[in-house]
Amino acid sequence: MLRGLTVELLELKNRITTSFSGTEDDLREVLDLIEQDQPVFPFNEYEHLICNLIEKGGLNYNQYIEIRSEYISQNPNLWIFEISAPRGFGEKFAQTYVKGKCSKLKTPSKKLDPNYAGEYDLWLDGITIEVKASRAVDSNSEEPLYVKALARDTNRQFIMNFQQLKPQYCDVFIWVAVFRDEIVLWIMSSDEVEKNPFYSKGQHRGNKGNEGQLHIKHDKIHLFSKYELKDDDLEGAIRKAAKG
DNA sequence: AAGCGCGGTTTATATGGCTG
DNA sequence: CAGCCATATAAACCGCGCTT
Repeated sequence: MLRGLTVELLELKNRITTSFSGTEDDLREVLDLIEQDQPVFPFNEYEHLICNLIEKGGLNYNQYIEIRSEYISQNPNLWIFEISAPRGFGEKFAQTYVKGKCSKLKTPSKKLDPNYAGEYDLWLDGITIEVKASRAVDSNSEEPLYVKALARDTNRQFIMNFQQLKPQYCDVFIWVAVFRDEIVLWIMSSDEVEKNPFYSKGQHRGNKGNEGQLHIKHDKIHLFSKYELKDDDLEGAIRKAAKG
């Protein structure tokens, strides 16, 4: 376990067992017990493991509290992975989050833009903005999202699929990439999206050929760092992208 | 007129599957 | 295997008739 790196759920067990100072035999016995057990909500594998290790005497309450608070503070975004509905995540969470970063962003309406017909998500002084969101989860896991959620510094594989992209209907894209420990925003002009080498157009069969997708994989993500919002000046980034 | 309930429609992302 | 396209599915949204 490397210090300083975020503990992903898959590593938490390791973090707990390395804190155990008891004998190898006791540890093995407890791990076997956990393996056999089928926990039911609200009980779970981890509290069961910890209780058993404390009972064996190789772990104490303070260590448990330390592991617990470390995990909580390092994984502030896990609740976002519990949002199961696509629209709950994309619309309710992501758009609200982006709006919270810049009070000048407005939810569009016919009053604001007489031609508005639901083709974009946010509006800033006439700049039309589309918000897209995706969560980083382990590609090789079948577990629920909140179990396979990944940290930004992960070495596991993931694919973020930004889709239903319609560059012709907005000026600027804001991409919200959620990791269990961090939220990253990328701001790109629709031109930059359309010209991106990973942009693939066409999604729904028979559509007018105007909806594209763009997959960002773990090994390609660094190519987008130039679009990343780093100084928290979202308004400035949007205006800059809109000019391009 | 304002509010509610409800069913159909739209929109969002996660993931599957095909193809070279 | 990677890349592209397509489907699954669930909640948010919308509109409308009904009630108060």
